[in-house]
Amino acid sequence: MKLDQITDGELSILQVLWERGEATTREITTVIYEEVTDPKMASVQKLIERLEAKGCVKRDRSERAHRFRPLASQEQFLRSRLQALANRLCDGALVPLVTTLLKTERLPKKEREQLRKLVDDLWPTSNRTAE
Amino acid sequence: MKLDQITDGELSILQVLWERGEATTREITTVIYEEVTDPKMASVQKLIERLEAKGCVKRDRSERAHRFRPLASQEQFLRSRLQALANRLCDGALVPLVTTLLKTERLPKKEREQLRKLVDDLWPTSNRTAE
DNA sequence: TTTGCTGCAAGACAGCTTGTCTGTCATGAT
DNA sequence: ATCATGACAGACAAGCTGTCTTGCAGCAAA
Repeated sequence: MKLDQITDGELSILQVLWERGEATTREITTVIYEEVTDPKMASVQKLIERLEAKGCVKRDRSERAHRFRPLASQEQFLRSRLQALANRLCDGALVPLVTTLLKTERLPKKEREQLRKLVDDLWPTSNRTAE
Repeated sequence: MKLDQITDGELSILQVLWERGEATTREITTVIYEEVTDPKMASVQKLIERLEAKGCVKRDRSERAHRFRPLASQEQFLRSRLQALANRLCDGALVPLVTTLLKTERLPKKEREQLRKLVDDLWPTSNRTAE
């Protein structure tokens, strides 16, 4: 599954599939371009075809209008992108990414608490030993 | 400063500049290709020229062999890339990226402690209120 | 059966990007 | 004067990307 080589246009298709779980060419076309024409349908088909070649989409041919489902989740995709970044910039280490993100963002209180909770859930021990 | 549009080849140049602080065309060429030839020098110059056009590099013309310095840090670059990812996938929110990273990585103890410390430093209050 | 609509498939295509390379010129040292 | 060096402008091929054209097959209605 070649998640690294996914194009911007291809990603648009994937995002529709992530939202809806599955879709036909026509449905995808409706979402992306609002107007549904032959050329637009063909464009979507070409993009899907390439996504399929990259192993990121499954095609169900049981009906005349094929139905497509994503083979990679959005999270997998995100992970792949993050890992690629880390490989290029940090010898593959993800921690510097986290550090950068944490230092960057002026987080809304709510999200800060979410993160705190996540950290506590992942590493429960270190909470008690403070002080 | 158009950090989003930086090419892979251009990034290689930037990485040399990040490592060394500053460098001449020849030095960069030496690092990237090991062989220094006229064409390779020209390639590096072209990439630098484009980096300059994108506002990512400063040129010092005081000597015959110009010296170049980065105008963006690696961290700025990383941040820009992460933000672009967030914009495309998460409505600009960075928290999902952090979440994904934290859930993904099986962290070595040492790095886990670093992160914990970072979190505690950034948000000291929530440590006390637990329980 | 014929007509017409729908969708798949294959391929052509132009525009752009990207890294490379050639050639020319100016500068400075030997 | 000659030579080495480096800047600069531009040509270039290769690849990518999204779009579009065409042809064909299936199916439903007339």
